[in-house]
Amino acid sequence: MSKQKLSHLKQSERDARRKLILEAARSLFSKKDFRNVNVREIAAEAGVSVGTIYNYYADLDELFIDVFLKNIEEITCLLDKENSEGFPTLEKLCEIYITYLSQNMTFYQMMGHFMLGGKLSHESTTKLNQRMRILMDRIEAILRARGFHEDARSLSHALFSALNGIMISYAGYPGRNIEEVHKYTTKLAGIIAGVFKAKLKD
Amino acid sequence: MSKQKLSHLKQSERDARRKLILEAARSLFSKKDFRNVNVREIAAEAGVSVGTIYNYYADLDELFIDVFLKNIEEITCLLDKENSEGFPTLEKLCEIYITYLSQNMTFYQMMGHFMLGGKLSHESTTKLNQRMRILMDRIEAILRARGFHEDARSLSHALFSALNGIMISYAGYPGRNIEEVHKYTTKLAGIIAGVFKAKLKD
Amino acid sequence: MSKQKLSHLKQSERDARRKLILEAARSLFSKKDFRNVNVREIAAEAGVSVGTIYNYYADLDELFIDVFLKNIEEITCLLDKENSEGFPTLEKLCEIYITYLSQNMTFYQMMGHFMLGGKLSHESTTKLNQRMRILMDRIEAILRARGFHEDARSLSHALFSALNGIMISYAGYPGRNIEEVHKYTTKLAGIIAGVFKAKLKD
Amino acid sequence: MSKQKLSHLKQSERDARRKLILEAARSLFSKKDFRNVNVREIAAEAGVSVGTIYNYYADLDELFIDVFLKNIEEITCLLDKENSEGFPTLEKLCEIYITYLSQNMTFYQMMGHFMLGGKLSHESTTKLNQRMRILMDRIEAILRARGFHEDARSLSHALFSALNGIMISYAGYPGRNIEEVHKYTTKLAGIIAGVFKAKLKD
DNA sequence: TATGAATGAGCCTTCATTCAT
DNA sequence: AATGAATGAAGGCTCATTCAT
Repeated sequence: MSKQKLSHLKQSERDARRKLILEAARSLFSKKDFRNVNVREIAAEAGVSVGTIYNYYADLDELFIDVFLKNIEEITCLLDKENSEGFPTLEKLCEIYITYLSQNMTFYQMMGHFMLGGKLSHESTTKLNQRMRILMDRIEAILRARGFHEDARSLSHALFSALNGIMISYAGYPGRNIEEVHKYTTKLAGIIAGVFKAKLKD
Repeated sequence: MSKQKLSHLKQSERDARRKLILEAARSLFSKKDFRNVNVREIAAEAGVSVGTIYNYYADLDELFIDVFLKNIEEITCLLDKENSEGFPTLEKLCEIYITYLSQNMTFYQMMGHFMLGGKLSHESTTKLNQRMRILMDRIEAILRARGFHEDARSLSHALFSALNGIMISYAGYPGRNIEEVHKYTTKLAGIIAGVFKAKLKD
Repeated sequence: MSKQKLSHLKQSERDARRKLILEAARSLFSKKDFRNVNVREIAAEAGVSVGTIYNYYADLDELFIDVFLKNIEEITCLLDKENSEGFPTLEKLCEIYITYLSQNMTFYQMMGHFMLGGKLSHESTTKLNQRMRILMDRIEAILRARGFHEDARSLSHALFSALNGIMISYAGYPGRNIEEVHKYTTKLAGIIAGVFKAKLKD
Repeated sequence: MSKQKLSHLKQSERDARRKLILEAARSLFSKKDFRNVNVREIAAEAGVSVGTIYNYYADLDELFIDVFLKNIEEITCLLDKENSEGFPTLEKLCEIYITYLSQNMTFYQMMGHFMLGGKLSHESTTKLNQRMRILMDRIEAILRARGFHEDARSLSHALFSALNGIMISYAGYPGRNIEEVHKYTTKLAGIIAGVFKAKLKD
């Protein structure tokens, strides 16, 4: 076997391992607030030792960011799939996004964490910005397809953050159950979609 | 002096003390992320002992909630003042709110904290809901004054959460300075105001 | 009781507690290499909790330095007692010092630790220099009393470090037992005393 | 090729590898305190894997000892060269030794490490004693050449340890720069040389 | 023999909360 | 009611050593 192949194999093994840890973390985060998850739990969930986590991630923050990036990618992917079948309506877009967030609370939890106090390395910042831009490209594409041409980028940002805000403000609303919450956040998302659409007819 | 008066005095003293602690916490939170503030710092800032904090608050979360409630009240108050001089335009409303958030990061930081993982006592939940409802009354009043009659309550929620989302998603955007951020969040708030207004003309 | 007295009491209590921890550490160090002692052991030995250690010392290094300073003080004290009864001969001085070191291995172990890699805070450095100077004053006084007048300070340093060197180089000599070691280090100290005395007769 | 030759070749290869690792470690130690160097750094510096280190050394301590032994040999060698051109004066001897230590801090750092807490295998102890004895032979030879006949061995030990002590006590003196330190340690070494010489004239 | 990922015990330190005074 | 020292569980991270390939 050539050295190149070997190193390629090793690299893919490494990637697999990293993914294993990443998915273990994501799995845990779906069960409990990521701020209350510790290295030992992640290691146990991944079936590796604590030390191994640090062979793949410099520190926990780096892992958390990877989870965040993974979420961004997934949403991007989701929209890509949708877009390939003809661009969705605004309502559909909002619904897709809200549904994704409902099933991935970590995403907007981390949004709060990293966008506010969290210290990001320069590298992480760069990666984050890059992936975020790609996601925004998709949203912008949909808006353009729906007829929004003027300042479509800012509109994308506004829509994106409005939907995040809905989840953060109402997804954990004390005293309501999951179903009620999902129904209401979806309704609010619909309202947002509605007002955006109204803009078109100006 | 009657017993009643005495107890009244004591109660007001107690309130004053509680307020002292509350304001000390708020003062600290304006300087640093509330997640990195600890009891000792708050006690020091308030000029009381750590133990005293626990004489007025069952635990730190209760204090944090009090800060949160205080913020809600302040915004409510801000809107009351504005409303008393004739209801503001949507643009103005959004600007007021965004500006307040810009100067009180803790508010949307705590939104993320409590609305997501934070455990709230039943009492706190009740209080929170009550105050939130009052704030929503004000926003709803403005929307109604601007001609939004259909499902004005949900519209208020949608607007409110959209603005929160703008701050959470962009207020700490890595790699941008405070001024740029404020300019952009204000712009996005303006867009939100714009789309909401468009809805009217449908 | 006056407030002053109270605060005085409290301060002395604090000092007592600090001393308790200090002595617990010293006790442990007499049994095993200080580099292998951890906070939990010290806490257990002192009969306090781990957290308490940190109420009295910013970190372990600060505690270690305190032990080191305590040693310097003890030696100073030892020499003071000796000097008060008429200055000892060089032989006696060397013997006293070597004997002290034999019973306080930590001292020259820490000499190696702090004088070489150890990071000292500015405050610690200051304290250390000050105490060291006082110790050197005593040694210098003895040398002067014995007739060494020319550059007595440097001679003190030379003598002091020579004796340290004897302990470091031979006190743990592999393959020898404690008694043999003590006998030999004492002999070497005697030699050092002898050559220093010879200098006088030049 | 005979089997013997082959095994000889292999042995010399093995020696070369061991030397490679040894020199890598020494190179690192000249840049930073050996107590803060870890296996991975050494492996990287040597251009081999971590596992390879353990193919040549049972554990890190064994490698450290090898470095120590190498230092002893170097000093021995240095003195041999000097002695071959006629035995140096005591002053010269002290200067040579102090200068060597100044450039090889690891030596007296390890002196502290191994002579005190470090666990040495029987084999290491044997080797160490043997090399140390050879070094002492050289020092003793110089002392004898300078006229010290009585108990020249112990005098050698005393001189050797005194010089070590100077370095340990003053080479890292907090608050002084390298040049000042070297000047002062050299001065102290001169004093030691001076008092030893005085002994002769008794 | 060389490799280097995996291991996991062990370390220092933090901090919300308690409780004797 | 006020105090603040004491508590100790919990957490992130390191690193010498092993071992399957």
